Amino acid sequence: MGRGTVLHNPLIRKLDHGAHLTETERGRLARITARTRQVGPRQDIVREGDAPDVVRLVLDGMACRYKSLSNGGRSIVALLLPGDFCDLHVAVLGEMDHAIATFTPCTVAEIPRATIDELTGRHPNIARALWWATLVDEGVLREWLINMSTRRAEQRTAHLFCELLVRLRAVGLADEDGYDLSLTQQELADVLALSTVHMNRTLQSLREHDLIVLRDRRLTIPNVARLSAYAEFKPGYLRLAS
Amino acid sequence: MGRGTVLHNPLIRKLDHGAHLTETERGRLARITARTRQVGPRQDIVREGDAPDVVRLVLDGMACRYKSLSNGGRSIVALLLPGDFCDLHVAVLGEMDHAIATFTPCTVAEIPRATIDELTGRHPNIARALWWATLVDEGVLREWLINMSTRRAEQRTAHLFCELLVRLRAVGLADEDGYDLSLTQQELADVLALSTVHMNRTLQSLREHDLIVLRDRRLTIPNVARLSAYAEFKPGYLRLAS
DNA sequence: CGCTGTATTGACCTCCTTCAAATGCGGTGG
DNA sequence: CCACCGCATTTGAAGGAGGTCAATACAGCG
Repeated sequence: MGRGTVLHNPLIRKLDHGAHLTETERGRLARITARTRQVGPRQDIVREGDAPDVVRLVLDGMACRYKSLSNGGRSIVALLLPGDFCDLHVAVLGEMDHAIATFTPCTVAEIPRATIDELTGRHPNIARALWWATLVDEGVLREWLINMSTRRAEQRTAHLFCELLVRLRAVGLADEDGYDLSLTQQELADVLALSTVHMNRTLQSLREHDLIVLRDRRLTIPNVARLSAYAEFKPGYLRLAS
Repeated sequence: MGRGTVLHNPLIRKLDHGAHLTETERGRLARITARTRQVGPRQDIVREGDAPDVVRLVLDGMACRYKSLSNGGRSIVALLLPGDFCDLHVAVLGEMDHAIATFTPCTVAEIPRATIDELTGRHPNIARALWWATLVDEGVLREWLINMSTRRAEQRTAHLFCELLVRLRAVGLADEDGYDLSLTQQELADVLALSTVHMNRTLQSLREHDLIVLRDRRLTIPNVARLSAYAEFKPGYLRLAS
């Protein structure tokens, strides 16, 4: 199993950024994503309270982690891209305290819990790599908390767009200055905790300042440095230094 | 090393809520908190960019995890209570992408990184317990994100007070209906991402509705059920079911 | 062609921030 | 004992960011 083969695998691509895996370990890890499932757009992958016996991993598409609110809405606490685990923590905590839903059609790997247990038990280095991945997620979560609590709508939105550019590039799904973003304004508003109306006005404002172009589900960033500066985006927390 | 001895240790108390440790493992873990350091109030324990060779754990007092903002302020992303690790993730990620500061005087255990490595390497069950702890922290972080992005000042504040009641009781630092809260209104405002002025008015409002009594650094909750209902607080995410 | 979901716009209102000033209060020195 | 200082708390007033409600435009699609 050569390096070339494994590089298609978004999990390996992601882990390569921070964990130090041997070729054998890379191969071993790549193989666990063999069993996959297709999930249509805007569907739940896991629900709150579930205690699945598989650990799921996004291989393709975009999904989100969310918690339902009493007012009928939902609060989105993470975006999941290829290479991200949906519910690795279930292996330890036992049951989901939140749900996962797709935005776009997704390919999801389903890894039996036993495989995870066996793999992490036998290969401390792999266990460490997975731990690394969850810690990076935690760092992203902290940054989202900061984004929500300190930045106003326009910078907040800009910050998200910057983060997605870096994260998508890390798995080969974005080019220099843009990427596909198949979210409706309403969904974007959900992610950024804004009303749809204000989301719309915010996007208009960013467009007027030539900070973004968003058309036909494609986001283009004319000047990445300028948008980053505007959002005060510092990518260190993503641990994806390229 | 009997159960009684170990129960003073807030780390063990906390882990007992979710991890399943043998008596031997409990003893082993209790012993790593032997070397301690006192830190005065309102001081940094670790700074951003540090790559300490010890892992720190709060044994007594209250501290916070924060990131400095470009405007000179800071954004607080977590409150650390006895039993909480300051920087367990440094053992994996290598360097701090945020800082830790005390609010009150704190007793902090300093555990050599090597000890952690050795302990988790030799005792998979302890490794799992520590992983459990970091996942609980992540759950708290998600709830904070929701708290910030969906609740208005009063419910947000109420939610924090409910969370602290449960967390402090889990380590024996709160009684049925209240606990010591030695934060100034300015610091509380920092935690809740509000201005001091609005923090003050929010507290007044909660007081007027008889939801809280906050006097002389002591918070009393006359009717816990009512405050919980008001904040829509559901303690499941803390994994501290008593 | 009408139907349905998304994007856009306008008007109004609330929550919260900001600025500024006043009040209280525990020290500390006279 | 009193004057004074520094700090936390409190109050007032004005303005801005964003929410809510409602209407309109603008798709794609059967």
